[in-house]
Amino acid sequence: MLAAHPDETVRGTRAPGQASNSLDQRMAYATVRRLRAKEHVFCEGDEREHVFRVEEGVIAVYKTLPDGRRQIIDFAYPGDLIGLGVIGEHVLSAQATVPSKVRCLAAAALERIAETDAGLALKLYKAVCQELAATRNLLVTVGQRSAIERVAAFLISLHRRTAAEGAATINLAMRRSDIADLLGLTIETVSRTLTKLRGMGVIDLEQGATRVQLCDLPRLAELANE
Amino acid sequence: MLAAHPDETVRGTRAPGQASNSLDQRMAYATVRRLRAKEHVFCEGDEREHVFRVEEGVIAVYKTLPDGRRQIIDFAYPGDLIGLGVIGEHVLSAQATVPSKVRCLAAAALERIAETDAGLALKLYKAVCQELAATRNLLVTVGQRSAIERVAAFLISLHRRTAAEGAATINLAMRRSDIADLLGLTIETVSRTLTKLRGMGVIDLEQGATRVQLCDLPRLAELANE
DNA sequence: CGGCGTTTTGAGATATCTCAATGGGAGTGG
DNA sequence: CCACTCCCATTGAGATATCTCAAAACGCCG
Repeated sequence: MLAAHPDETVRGTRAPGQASNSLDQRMAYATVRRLRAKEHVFCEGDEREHVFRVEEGVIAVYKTLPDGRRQIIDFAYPGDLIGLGVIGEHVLSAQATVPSKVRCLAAAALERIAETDAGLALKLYKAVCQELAATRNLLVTVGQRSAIERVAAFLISLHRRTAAEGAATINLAMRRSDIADLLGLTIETVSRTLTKLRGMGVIDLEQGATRVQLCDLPRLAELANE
Repeated sequence: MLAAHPDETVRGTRAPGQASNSLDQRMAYATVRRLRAKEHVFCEGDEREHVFRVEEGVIAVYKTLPDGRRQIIDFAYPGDLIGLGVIGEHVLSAQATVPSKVRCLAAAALERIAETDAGLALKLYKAVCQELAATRNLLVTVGQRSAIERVAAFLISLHRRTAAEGAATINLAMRRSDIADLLGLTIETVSRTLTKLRGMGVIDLEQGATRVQLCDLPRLAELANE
């Protein structure tokens, strides 16, 4: 499995020049790549040529075992960077769960700039630290929580990361299998747990199983054990 | 629960002056703190004043849920740094599993130096990236592997990180409960799995359940699914 | 030698998985 | 516009890995 050939990339729009820092400046000149659902951004073993920023959609970052089992490490939403903190080749794969857009940055160039631009270097460092914190939280969830706690925790984190202020509805923008592979469960357990939560009146499922209304956020947080 | 009061720290020995870089230089002048088994280096919520380097023993870095369940994020062995990649207060706790020694570095001072010393900054960055990679691997183990695969993977990683070249014996230097909380299992399952591995002739247990001989490393790797 | 903390072992309970069938929605072609 | 298909989600029933509770054995230290 290989990432799609780069010739499907398209030229990015030039920004009007008022970018506020060098990361945004670089981003403004970067190419944008459109991805269909399930298309890969990059795969484990690929040479690491770019760092990406998600513009639209959701990118699942994951690792696989030799026998095909898959663990999703993180979902990247618009604004998130992926492909950081790597030296040689990718040790992870990244795949769009729905039609998405990512902005591509030459990794080597970025790092060259970071060497002289302390602000950019700090920004990259912070991004990696944040990723580390998120991964640790997921590890706690997967290692210690029950199915219902995991799903509740997932819904809450999705809400925090993607919902507009005050909005109580979230868009899953992924299949049950993606959620299952994030949480270390099966799709059946995810499905059953979601229906159980609906039965409890904590959430409501709409529109082809992809939109979720969080009816009782405090209760959901309680069910997640924070 | 709070970390032990700092007045139990002792002065570090001065290095003879041939430290090869600024991290080692700082380390040479840092104080050393001795820890008894189960003593804390720091706790979640403590102000982050130091970064530590393990000199002797093993430090378990962990997070807890409100109801007390504990997930160990990593074991830090001699040479490893802990307390990096944090902004304000600690979001993790760190506790010695056996009598240990850590070298204490003022975090603020370290970061001030890193601002001008690109080599040190890079070293810290690399350390965080490495931590991220290790945490991701553990996440895959906990999320996807069976009990026997988890234990096998743990033994292999312990061997890689601590065993001398060619040595086939490892020192657990921790209780079953620590292994269980790392792998997301119970102590009983860890114990049973270890006896099963012994029954299969892959390992041997000696000396009060703390030393493990890896009789058949290739087989163990196979059992771990890499 | 006695006591304490830890590990091992056993037996039964259970959460989650596996396998299988059903149902719904979106896209396609007649 | 209606079948047809494909993919995905849901639901059910039975299997099982792991957990829970309990007891016994071990090893260490005073």
